[in-house]
Amino acid sequence: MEQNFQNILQQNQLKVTATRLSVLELIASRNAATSQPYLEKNINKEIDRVTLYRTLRTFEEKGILHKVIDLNGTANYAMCSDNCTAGHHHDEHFHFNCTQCHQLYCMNDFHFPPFQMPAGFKSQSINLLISGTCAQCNKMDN
Amino acid sequence: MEQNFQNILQQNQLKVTATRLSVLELIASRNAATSQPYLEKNINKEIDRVTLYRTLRTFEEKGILHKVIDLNGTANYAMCSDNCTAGHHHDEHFHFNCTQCHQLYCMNDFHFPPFQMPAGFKSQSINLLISGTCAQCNKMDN
DNA sequence: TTAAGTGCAAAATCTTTGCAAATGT
DNA sequence: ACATTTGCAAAGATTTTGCACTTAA
Repeated sequence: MEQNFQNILQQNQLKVTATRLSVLELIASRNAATSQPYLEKNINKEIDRVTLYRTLRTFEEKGILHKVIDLNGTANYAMCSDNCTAGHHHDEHFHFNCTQCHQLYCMNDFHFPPFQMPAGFKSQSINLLISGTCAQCNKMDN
Repeated sequence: MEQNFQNILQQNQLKVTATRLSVLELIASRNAATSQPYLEKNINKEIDRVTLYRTLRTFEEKGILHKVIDLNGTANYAMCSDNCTAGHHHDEHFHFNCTQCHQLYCMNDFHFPPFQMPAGFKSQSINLLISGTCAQCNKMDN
């Protein structure tokens, strides 16, 4: 995982601003995808809601973050792996949505087995969302 | 697929109303999951938007319809297979979202291969959304 | 008859747009 | 200096809530 946020921004022709660094920092610090509401509450800086929307959209367009829709239809964002580039994200996104703590984990190590598409259908990207209870929550309710 | 909508309603302790029958009819007539906006536009009856929201929620709670979130985070509804009952839906939902016509197809015949969850994580339901171009759209842009 | 369902009005969210002020390069 | 980014105000869209009227059983 690339941790030099300044570089990430510069490589994408984006100006380095405190807002953008804060957003990247917070998202990268979590092992789960992060929703707009969570960011809005937990960011260590006063950021206008509109700016946050725009920042996230920009990052997604540039391929810095990828967007995952969770079970409630809410957009969550996570750092893209390095092979994501602007306009062309990694094709397979696997996530785990905990029904108790609502954390959305990225399962990058998961590999999807080959399968056959129905005739005439062309697959561009695969989005797998498994829901259940995460290791943390299972530990707590012994 | 059960087509006697009256029976479906009665079996779920719901009153048989014209609104509910229209909603079920339209959703069942499509081979794709249907969004609230689509229903609102295409239903053959004046239905208040609020009533539509409530109807869909009721159907989902009773296990008559299941909800699928598409790539845009919009809720879409499709008839549940018979093994769905109130509060306990079928565990695996596989759908195909066409990026051109935005139709959301149910892939009931698709079977998910067995796999290993990371330690401590318990899977309750699996949601697979494949996006790409559907047979119809592929045919049209030769 | 009466509990459930519906429609209307209004509120609460969520997301986008336009524009002027501020900021990074 | 200048294009980009941000904040504010406001508009638009989506979804929910409360309450009185209507309707199926």
